Amino acid sequence: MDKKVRVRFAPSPTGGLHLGGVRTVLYNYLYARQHGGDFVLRIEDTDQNRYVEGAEQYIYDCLKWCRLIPDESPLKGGPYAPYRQSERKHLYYQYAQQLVDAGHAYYAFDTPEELERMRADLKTDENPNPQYGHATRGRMRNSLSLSREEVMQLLEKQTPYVIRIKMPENETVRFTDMIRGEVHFDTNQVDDKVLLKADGMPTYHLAVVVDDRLMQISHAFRGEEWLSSAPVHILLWKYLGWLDEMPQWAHLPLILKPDGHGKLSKRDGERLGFPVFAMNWTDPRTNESAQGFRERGFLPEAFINMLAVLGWNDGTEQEIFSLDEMVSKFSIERIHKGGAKFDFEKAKWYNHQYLQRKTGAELAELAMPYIMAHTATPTPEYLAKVCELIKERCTLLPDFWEQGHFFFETPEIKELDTIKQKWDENKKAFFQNWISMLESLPSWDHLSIENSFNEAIQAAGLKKGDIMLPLRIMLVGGKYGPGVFLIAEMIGKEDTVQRVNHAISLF
RNA sequence: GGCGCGUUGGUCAAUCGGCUAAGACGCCUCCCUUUCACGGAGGAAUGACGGGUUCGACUCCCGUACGUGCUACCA
Repeated sequence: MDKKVRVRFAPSPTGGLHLGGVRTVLYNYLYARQHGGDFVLRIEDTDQNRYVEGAEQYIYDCLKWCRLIPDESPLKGGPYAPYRQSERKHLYYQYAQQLVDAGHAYYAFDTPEELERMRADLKTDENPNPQYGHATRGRMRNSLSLSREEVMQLLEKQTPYVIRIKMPENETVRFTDMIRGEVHFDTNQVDDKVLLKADGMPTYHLAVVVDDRLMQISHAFRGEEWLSSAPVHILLWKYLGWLDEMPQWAHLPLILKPDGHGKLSKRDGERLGFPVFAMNWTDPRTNESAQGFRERGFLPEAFINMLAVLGWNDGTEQEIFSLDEMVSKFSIERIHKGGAKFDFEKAKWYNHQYLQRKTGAELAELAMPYIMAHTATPTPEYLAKVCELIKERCTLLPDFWEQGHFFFETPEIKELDTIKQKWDENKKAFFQNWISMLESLPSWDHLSIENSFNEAIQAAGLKKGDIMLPLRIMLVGGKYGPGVFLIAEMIGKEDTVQRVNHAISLF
């Protein structure tokens, strides 16, 4: 019998939530839902130096916005609480000690300065990064190189120490990654990673395996940057005697910079002008802030859909997936092995697609804050009609103002010259005449308005094509927007007349 | 430097040995539209390289190149 599917997302609360992180959450979530399993959020706050106020709450907020709510978390609790590693501190020591007792780990008393010196001394062009491992541990101060008495003495004197894993020599660690298949490592190449720090906190390496085991995690999804340390984790599972309970690993491909050279970072977003975090993030210490997809005007559905397809597809031509569809169609076998360069244009295309699928009323609700930010206060009904009219030219939420501001305010006429160049007395007379016709128009709807316009054109002997653009510019301010007569209908007789009159006065 | 992982158009990608190599984004042309957009029709653009295996290789194997990750008492 297979054990119950339990997956986990384990971020460290040190800053904004990267889109790659959100994708990891998504894949976790999809896998859990698909298999009727549990999705747990575990906070990996073992590095007290990197603790950032508010970062944990921010993560909850991002997950909530994305609608990827964990079943168990520090906030929600659950049967395996606590879910914050700092609160689990007392749990780890015994396992580290167990490893020491079994000879799979050892005490190391080296100070940071000693470590630095070792690295400096051993550094060569051939080996720019000397490791603390089988080749070097003999010359360091640890319970392998020191006599039993010396070690006891150091311990008694409360000398600060760390516990390191003792990597075996000449072994090959193999495992099957759900995405990459067979992966193997030569243990001579991997160093004696610190498991327990001098402050008594575990490192990531110890904490993941202890917590994954204690929390009964069945499948572990994480970024490819962890692949190299997988042998440490696997050996830990083995040495702790839990190998038959080890989760299945899946190392997700990285999301890379659009212009090459490395994984996508916050800096790239700033440099290239797009968000990298799910939501706005301001670092409370430096006050540096970074924009989020949410604030840029993305819909969470579009954001999620775009991320899902960055590294996965269902094998068909389908590109738009609802969350439910993803849950049923997702499969780890179809996740790509190679990293993907992030394409902001495609992200915007997704948002446009999702915007088109919404009703005017739905869009009104989403766009309202952006409209009100410009101190306009339309009724929801009016905004809904506007949204319906302009949605196909909107990609991001702020576009509803850019594309529709003239429905809420008298626009500044930016294309004044376009009219001015061909302006003459005939046109002036035409508009004056038409306005007076409008005043007595019995019904204010776009068809009636256009009919009267056509009549006036004929009467004046002008060409409709020569008048349409000036009229648009008078009402809109520029050469864009939905049908002019629809606009006139929406803004009403009074504003229409007033805008035309105002324009005439400018020539 | 070492080790791991990867490699189909500019980008995301389909293809599980039969390919005249899908589709999408972006780009270009045209149509629609007396604006902009939407929509429609076209177009340019791809298997890193070299060896095998095979009747047949984008698909399998091996090398090379390139990319990328790790190489902290950070995750």
